[in-house]
Amino acid sequence: MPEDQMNDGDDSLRSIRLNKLGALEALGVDPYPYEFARSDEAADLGRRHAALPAGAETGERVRVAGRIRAIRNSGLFLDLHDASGKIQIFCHRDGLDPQGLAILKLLDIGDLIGVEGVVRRTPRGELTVNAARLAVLAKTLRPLPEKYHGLADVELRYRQRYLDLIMNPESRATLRRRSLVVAALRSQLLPRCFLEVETPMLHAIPGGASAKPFITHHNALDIDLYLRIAPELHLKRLLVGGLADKVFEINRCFRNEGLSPRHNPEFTSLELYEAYVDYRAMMRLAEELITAAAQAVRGSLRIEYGGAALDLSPPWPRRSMAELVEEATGIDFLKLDAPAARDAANALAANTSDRPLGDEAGWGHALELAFALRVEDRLIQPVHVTGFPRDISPLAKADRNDPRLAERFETYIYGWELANAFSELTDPRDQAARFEAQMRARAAGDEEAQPFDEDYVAALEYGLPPCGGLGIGIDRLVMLLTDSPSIRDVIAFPTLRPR
RNA sequence: GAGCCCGUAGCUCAGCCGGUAGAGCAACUGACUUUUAAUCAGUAGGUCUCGGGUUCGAAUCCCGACGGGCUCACCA
Repeated sequence: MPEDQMNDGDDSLRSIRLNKLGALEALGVDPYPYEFARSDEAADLGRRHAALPAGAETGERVRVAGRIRAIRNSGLFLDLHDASGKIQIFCHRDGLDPQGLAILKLLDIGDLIGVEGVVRRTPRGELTVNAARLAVLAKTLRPLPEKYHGLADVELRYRQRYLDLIMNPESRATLRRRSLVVAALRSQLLPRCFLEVETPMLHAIPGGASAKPFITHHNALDIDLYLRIAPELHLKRLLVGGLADKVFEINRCFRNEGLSPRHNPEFTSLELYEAYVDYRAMMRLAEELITAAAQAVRGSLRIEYGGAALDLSPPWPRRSMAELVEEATGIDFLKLDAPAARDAANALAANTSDRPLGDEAGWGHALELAFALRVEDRLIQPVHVTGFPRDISPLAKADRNDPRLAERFETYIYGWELANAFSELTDPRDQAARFEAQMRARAAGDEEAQPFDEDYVAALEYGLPPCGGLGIGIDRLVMLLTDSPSIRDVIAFPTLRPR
């Protein structure tokens, strides 16, 4: 932390708390002890004594621990919050031992304490522990944000996420739901005999997607390495090796591109590969995975995002890209050759901020541009968009009925690409030709064209079984399922410029 | 990378047609002691993000920098 921020707390508020810390030590209290034998979480007590009537005592002695969030009546009442919820603490001089009374005077809102005492419900109906003994578990030196409005400053919420999590229940709920989503995906995949694997983050050749990588350097090997932009090529190598017929990885990818409410430089994807099936199997699997995640966090397939009602009930429609573009524009790209398609797409791009396609752009780039301009953001309800152009799909098999197309689909929800899948290209000769085409595009100025990965082609020469592959963007899925407007809300520590 | 908006006490915010800064919460002192954002009285707390400029005088107007948000571009 920069020095000026360290000094932020070095004011009178902080020195008052340092004095209290010294006073605690003078009492023989360790303000940062090693452990506390807790018997119950707040929510457990709430459940166990749900029927306890107001004014009743239980005689049950418990030990609870948590953070002081409120002090009322000069310390008579404390609100203690733990990860499960809240429990009230009653500190009366008749019940509290002398050491506890001395500690009580030195406590602040925000301090972590342990309490031992008997459970009762107050006449006003609040479940309460009558403190007999108090333990300091961590003395705090800085005050918490204001109790009513909490921490609202979005920059502080992201920079000091710990404060955001203490203060804002919605932030806790969102990140807990993120964990539920990931757990739901695993709970679908593991019983289907998908093997969870980990593949390298450091790549000598950044492949598997079209994106700008981060570059780093390995000192001992004295080579540049790239943070991976996708795990795809390594996962398929595992299929070649026969490690399993079904593999998946849920992990980070890194792309050195702009930040936005929907883009973080590091993001999490699920990628999976299944032998002996094609992309149609991936459509069903995508539906099953995403609906399982929705059920896990929302308990329903009818959800709301940003005020839009979304119905995730399967099966989702399957529409081809060319058909959707024709519906939106009246132009049938399937009947156009590359130059005509380019002209048509550039006409659509006129008066938009998109720059026109150059002569090197192929037919597929033209169709893709038209789709992006006129169709993409209108795909609010779930839809599998099929018929992706082959020349923008260098890792996918050609469509068995139309060589201009690939057996690839992307699933769109709320105008976002949520899933991307193909019948994986397994022919090493075709793959080598696709890499060569990418290299030509790169030479022509396409910075994101994929580099030639000779070892990957060699792997294919040893035989990759026919397979389907599927990728799902976890961050965006969590955004949808938690109604979060920014990707930063679903990432605990989003990338920010250091202050 | 471009455009628009924002930055005032620990936190949430007023003040912004120029006259040198205020509230609530948090803190401190005391009162009260079965409260629920407890209440009451008092006290303290500020390089108004930073640096220039205009002006007799700048939180306020102008320029620049830094940080953030949104939109666009790249992209998932």
